[in-house]
Amino acid sequence: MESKTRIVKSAELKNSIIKRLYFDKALSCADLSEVLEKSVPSVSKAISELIEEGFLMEQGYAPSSGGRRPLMYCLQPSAMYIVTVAMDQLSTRIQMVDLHNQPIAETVMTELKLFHNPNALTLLIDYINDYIDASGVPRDKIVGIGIGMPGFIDSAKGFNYTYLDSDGQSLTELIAEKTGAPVYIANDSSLIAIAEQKFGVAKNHNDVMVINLGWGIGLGMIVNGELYRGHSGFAGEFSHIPLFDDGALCTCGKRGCLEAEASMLVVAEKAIQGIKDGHISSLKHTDKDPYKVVGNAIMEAANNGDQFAIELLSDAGYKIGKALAILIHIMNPESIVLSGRGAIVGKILLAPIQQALTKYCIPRLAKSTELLISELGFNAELIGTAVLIMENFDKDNKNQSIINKQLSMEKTSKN
Amino acid sequence: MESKTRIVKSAELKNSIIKRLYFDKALSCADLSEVLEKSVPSVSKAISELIEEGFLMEQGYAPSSGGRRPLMYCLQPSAMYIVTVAMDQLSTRIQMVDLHNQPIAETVMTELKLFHNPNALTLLIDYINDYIDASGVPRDKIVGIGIGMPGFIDSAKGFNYTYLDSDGQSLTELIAEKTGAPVYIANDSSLIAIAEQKFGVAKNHNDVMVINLGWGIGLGMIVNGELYRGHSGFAGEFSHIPLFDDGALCTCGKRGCLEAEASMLVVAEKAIQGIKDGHISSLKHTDKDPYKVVGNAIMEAANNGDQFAIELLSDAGYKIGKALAILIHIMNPESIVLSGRGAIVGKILLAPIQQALTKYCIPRLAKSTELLISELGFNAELIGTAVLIMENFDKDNKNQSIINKQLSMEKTSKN
DNA sequence: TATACTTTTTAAAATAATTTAAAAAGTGCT
DNA sequence: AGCACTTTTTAAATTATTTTAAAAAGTATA
Repeated sequence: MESKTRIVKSAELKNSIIKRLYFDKALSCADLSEVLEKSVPSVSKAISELIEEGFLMEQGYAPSSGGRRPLMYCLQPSAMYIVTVAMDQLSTRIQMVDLHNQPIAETVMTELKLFHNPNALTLLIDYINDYIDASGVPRDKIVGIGIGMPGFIDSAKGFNYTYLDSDGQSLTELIAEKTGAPVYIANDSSLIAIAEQKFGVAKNHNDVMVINLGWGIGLGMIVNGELYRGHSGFAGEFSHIPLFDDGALCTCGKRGCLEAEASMLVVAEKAIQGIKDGHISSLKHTDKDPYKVVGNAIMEAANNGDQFAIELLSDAGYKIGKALAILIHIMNPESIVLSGRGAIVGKILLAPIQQALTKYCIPRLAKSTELLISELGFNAELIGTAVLIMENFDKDNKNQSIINKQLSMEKTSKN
Repeated sequence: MESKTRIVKSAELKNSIIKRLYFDKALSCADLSEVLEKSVPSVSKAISELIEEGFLMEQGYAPSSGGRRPLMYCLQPSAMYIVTVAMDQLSTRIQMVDLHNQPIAETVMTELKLFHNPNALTLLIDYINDYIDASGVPRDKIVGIGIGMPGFIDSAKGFNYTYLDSDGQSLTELIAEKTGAPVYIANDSSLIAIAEQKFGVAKNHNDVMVINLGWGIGLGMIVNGELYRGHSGFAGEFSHIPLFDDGALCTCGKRGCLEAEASMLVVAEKAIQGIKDGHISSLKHTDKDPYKVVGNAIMEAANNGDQFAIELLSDAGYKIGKALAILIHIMNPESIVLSGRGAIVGKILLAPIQQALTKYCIPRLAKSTELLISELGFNAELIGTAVLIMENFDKDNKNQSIINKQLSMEKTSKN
């Protein structure tokens, strides 16, 4: 009888090879041996097994660095697939990517209201199942389903305390049961943060604060190279820190929150009021436009040089800068990334933010943090969701099923 | 010829056993096997070797939990010693403890001004050397010298950018060279934090914020179970976050810093002014008293029920509470510990802090963080220093020398 | 008080992983 | 073009670690 432990042990190394190659695209046997701190023969053996099993493939020879040219290995993209879901309060996007992070079809976007919608969860599950069915990918080839959503989220336990009420049951367990694939959930800002750290402007930075500028102001924190979510999963609740002594009333019931002073929603409100008051601007506005339309219009106008729009954004930027000063003092990060929807006016925000940092930061601290603007755009959350799945690939047993299945299939075919 | 690798490999396990026993006092072979994730035979072999080498000893049998009683092992206290140094701006304490954390003599306290004192470093080295010489402990039995000091400190590189100018050379390397033992330095607040997490009220908490209430306001952060110091070692610069719109002028040159509004030094200043203005209080004061004497007097008076002193501290407490609200929003810690000198009036500060948290925190967040008062007192920093040394015991090669020496001695004696 | 069931520890066997050595495949200089 | 030097890969030998099995020392219960 074959020992179970041997399979598990050898699967451990194989999983970490797969994970590593997902992030680093292509590596030689020697590279893998070094980064995984395993001997070359061990890695070599695992690689040839993985190739036989269809997870890896040879990619060709890399240029020599003064000796024999290394044979590079990469993941077989069609070996497994990742389902990525990005939700906001109004709509949900679904996408499936292969192991090279390439989408296998167009992103599907559906209306799905989270607020006061008891059917939201059922609908979400239906959408996901429909999408997977339509893709034609069998369930056992899906590494996992990652779902990014707003709200107070406990990733470890799988709960969202704000939306998608699941009647006390774990969201991840429930959805996994109904879809037949492992499920991970996370806060949208967290996902944007890991996307920026793995594939964005903060690549390989160990301590990064990613600001999710949108209708609210989110914060995703990378601490010691890992996503930090705090003791109960609520860390990064940046938008409700008490920042202004007698500020505007916030939706949370308190006064002076950052969100109530500097979010894109507030900028939109101010724009509407300003135009009513007769400000000169290229912005047009009818009372029926939802704030989001106005918000997008402002950002576009600002990028086209509209002075009123730039003024409004600068004002918000300065306030965000004050909040970032606090963040820098506490966290001393390597970089701060402006991401999310608001990133498209990142360059306009940069100046007032810097100005605020100069005023509110100890120079030594301000100097040691870099301010960056995201280049990932709207895709950040979907990318982050895929990262979330692969980050857990070696830690969790959920995925072990895939390799174990493969192994048992092999055995069967041999008999 | 004996393979060098074998010694290193086996030393790795041995080091982690020593480290573990330092923190957990006494464990059985089975316990160690479980926590270190090594097989029982491996651990068993390492233990018997460590006993032979004089590092471990049998402590007796623990009560059975339903089977054979486990034989408990603990460290041989006299096997090695740790030198702990705690500095503040005016004075320096030196102490040596054994592996059971027991002081081997009285703590020595010396005047040593850090500010504008070019001789400070030389004096420090002399004091340490004198202390070690007086103790009679040979240098090769010293695991390390840990030094806690105020200022901007980069522990990894061994620099203090505020005090003890070493002309571009690493402080740790310099002192190690002159004392003949490995040296580690860290910020005082960081040390208090790790002391609280390993041996204090926040024992085994993974995410803890420790407030060092003193003449300034420091912050030591434990994140994911480890001390967090940020990208360049400056994280936790809590006392200079911009908190009040038009606050008092701070020593850092800015306005509205927490430190300028709520440190014990400020409380002392206000007390002096208040008495001048005719406030009724048990406090007596002459103009020549240094602020520190006044500060201590206020804390004592407050604990004895003096209303004016309590009022002053409450005011400071409320402001600290507002700052803690920000910290909770960002970090969502398991607990916040009030430590440092100010901890003796912790109970008085608790009420106004809670009040501020209720006002400025989202309830869900406030609820998930526990407010604790330190019980370690004045010793926290010295304990933290010892922890610092032992935390690095398995990571670093500095200590390997000890076990290697032991090994080569053994060999010599056999020849 | 004997029996069934625990848990810890020791010893022997099996297996996994690393080290060492050697071969293969290049680079760069004379 | 050939030689010295690199780096990567493969193969064999060695070493380390784990698993398995068994013994030792207790507890709880019928």
